[in-house]
Amino acid sequence: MSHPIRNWQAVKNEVLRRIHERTWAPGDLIPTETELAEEFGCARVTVNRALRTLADAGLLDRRRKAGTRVATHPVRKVTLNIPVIRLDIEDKGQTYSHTIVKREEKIPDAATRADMKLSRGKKALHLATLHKADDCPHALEDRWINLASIPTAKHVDFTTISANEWLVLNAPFTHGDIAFSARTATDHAITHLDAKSGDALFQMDRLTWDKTQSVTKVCMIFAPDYRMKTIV
Amino acid sequence: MSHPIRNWQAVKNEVLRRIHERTWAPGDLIPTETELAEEFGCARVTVNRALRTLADAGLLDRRRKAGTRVATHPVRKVTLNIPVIRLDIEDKGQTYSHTIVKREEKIPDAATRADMKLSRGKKALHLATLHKADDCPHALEDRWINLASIPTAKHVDFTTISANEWLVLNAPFTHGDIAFSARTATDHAITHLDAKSGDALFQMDRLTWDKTQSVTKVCMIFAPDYRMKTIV
DNA sequence: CAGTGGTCTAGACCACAGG
DNA sequence: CTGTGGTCTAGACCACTGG
Repeated sequence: MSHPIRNWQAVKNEVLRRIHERTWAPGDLIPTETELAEEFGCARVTVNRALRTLADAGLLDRRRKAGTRVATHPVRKVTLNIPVIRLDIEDKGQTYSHTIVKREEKIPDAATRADMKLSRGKKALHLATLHKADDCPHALEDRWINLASIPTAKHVDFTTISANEWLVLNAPFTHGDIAFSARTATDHAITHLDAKSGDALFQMDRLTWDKTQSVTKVCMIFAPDYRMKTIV
Repeated sequence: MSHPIRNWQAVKNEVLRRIHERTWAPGDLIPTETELAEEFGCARVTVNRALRTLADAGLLDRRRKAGTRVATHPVRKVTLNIPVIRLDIEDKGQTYSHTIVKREEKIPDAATRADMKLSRGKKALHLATLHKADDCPHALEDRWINLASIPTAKHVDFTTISANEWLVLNAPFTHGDIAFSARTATDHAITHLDAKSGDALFQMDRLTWDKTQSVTKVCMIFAPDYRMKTIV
């Protein structure tokens, strides 16, 4: 406050402070961009950038004509980084390696065919990969690749570069969805992940699309005690 | 392409298209803002906004002087909405209710005391709440509230408004961390969540801070088969 | 219809880091 | 030192939507 508030980050912090100190309580209408710009002695666009950022973060509700309100239910938008597994492991200072447990071209089960909108009777590439950190099992990946979308995948050797990573570089996608859940260890997981019977395992399911065509469907099961962390 | 590219979203889409079509491959240096602005016939700031958005999404790497490159490892930044549980349930068209399973003021266990940086021998408010959707158990919340941070919590009746929701409105925090994991059902969970022995349950742990002081620590365990979903 | 946010522009200066 | 992104400004017009 000794310094003038002239850059958007300072404006953001000042607004944040007022929300925090309850100068503006949840549900309250706050001054317009023009008024704040005048108060802070900066351009309206600067205030706009600050408020827009806070709205993106879920702390403000903005509507044309209606003005800007402090969100009554500040939905916490958590951003999770879903990196290439190799990098995730290497970031922890561990050595990454992977092995192909299974590779086959076959007609997928009905559920997978439906999820990926594949033609009946068409084969897809099925891969099971074990990802290891310092030679300890880290995650088990079960993946289907739509060969209609990515025909070149057919002849790629996934032993040097994992399918996970190859697809990131070579199979662009437009959108996808992810689901996280908990599952009891299957025999398959027990065999490869050093899990015990009855262990609860963290699971991530992903399905990605290139416009209207599915690209790949993957189910990743992590070793026991895996925790996915993030900071708000 | 028939239309000029004059607004930042159009610029973003065009850049996205070029990345997607491999006009600019992963790792490639793309033209500078000035060059793109000239090509598209718009202001540099407009290009800046588009590229900044894409960089925020993890698809571009930008560095002063070094220029802008297509990310080689497009870290997927997934944003999860962690809303108030009540809204989450009501959004699905179900009826929300909750019951207080336990409420006590007591000296927390050593782990909690350490996590929350509480003074030795100081009591904290401990709450166990069962959240229900259409009267079916949905999630079990185990929460510690730092009474040094939020002294007013001591006399709040959490039966009308859940602690989850009351804290959102009355306990501002500056930051926090979240972890997701899978756990086998404890007896406590089995009793309240209709879980069977050996079930794998999805768990979320949160710890929030107001500057240097802890606010609340919560462990949320969801009913069997719960899936947390998001779209990329 | 009028008020509020959303965006664009042209020009300017700054901050940072590569070479 | 120089090039690139980061940001600010003043003014303008547009888009949406509440009243």
